[in-house]
Amino acid sequence: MKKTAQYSTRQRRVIEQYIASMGDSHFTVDSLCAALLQKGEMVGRTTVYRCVERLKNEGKLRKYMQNAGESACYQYINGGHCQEHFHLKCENCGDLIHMDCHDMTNLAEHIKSHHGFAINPLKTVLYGVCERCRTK
Amino acid sequence: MKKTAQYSTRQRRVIEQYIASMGDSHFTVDSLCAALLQKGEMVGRTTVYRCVERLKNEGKLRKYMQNAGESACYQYINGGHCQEHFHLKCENCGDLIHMDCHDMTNLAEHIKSHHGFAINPLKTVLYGVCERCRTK
DNA sequence: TTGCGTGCAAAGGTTTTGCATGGCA
DNA sequence: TGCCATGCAAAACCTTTGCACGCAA
Repeated sequence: MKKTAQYSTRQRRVIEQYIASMGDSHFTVDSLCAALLQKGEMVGRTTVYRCVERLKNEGKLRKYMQNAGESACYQYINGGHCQEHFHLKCENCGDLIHMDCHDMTNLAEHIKSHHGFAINPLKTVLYGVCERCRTK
Repeated sequence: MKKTAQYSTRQRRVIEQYIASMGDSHFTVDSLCAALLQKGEMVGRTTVYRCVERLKNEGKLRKYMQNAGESACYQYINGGHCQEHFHLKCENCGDLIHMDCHDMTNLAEHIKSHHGFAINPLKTVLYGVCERCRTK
């Protein structure tokens, strides 16, 4: 949790506004750049990288990696809502599923008390195959 | 599950033998190259990449990513033993913990039957902080 | 005016690919 | 002999860094 931004620039406002408007769907630096461009907002790629990095450090964005060579995925942390639940990502269609499950929360507690390991839900992504892809 | 190797070359034998000897500890392409070099075995980096990629496709290696910019981690799947349990990775010390936990297996069942999502334990890594780092 | 923010260009790192050569069957 | 495997060099990516200029406060 580093210090927050000091200056409010056009680039920051545009990026933060767009990210917040996306709800909890995930995005990459690439898709973010493309979306901004489509809106006619010119923001340098470097700035986008620096901005999401800072937002991550401020606890406003989750960041996770799926595969080598691919770009990192980011997701807006909507007022702490997504801090409580876990995320499932389909290896087939790439869909990100938000799972509010009491059993999962209980398990995290169990792992902490019995295995001594404190799971970080912000960093953790459970991979597998979603229902739609399984029954297809 | 693609077709298996057709030719048995020195490079493949050396790599597969070394990987199998490592048990279930994790390694990167870099550390593998260094280890082979130390043994006096010359194996090109490209060959190592191609070899672990094929072993992964054959289901003999797990592959996972932690952070952008870092290299991918691999782990030998020891006769199916590691297919049954889950892996915890400490974000602080990098330690990979093998967790055989019935509750976790039950949870995976629950998620499959109630949420329709089939978790892939080979791909999934739970991130967090291990006991040693927490109490330090 | 001060100093953080921006963005271009270049560097840094991992992984993949083209291609000629080598080696197993 | 046929064809896969190897490895060098180069390319392809994603991401970070250096540096001069821009701009908020």
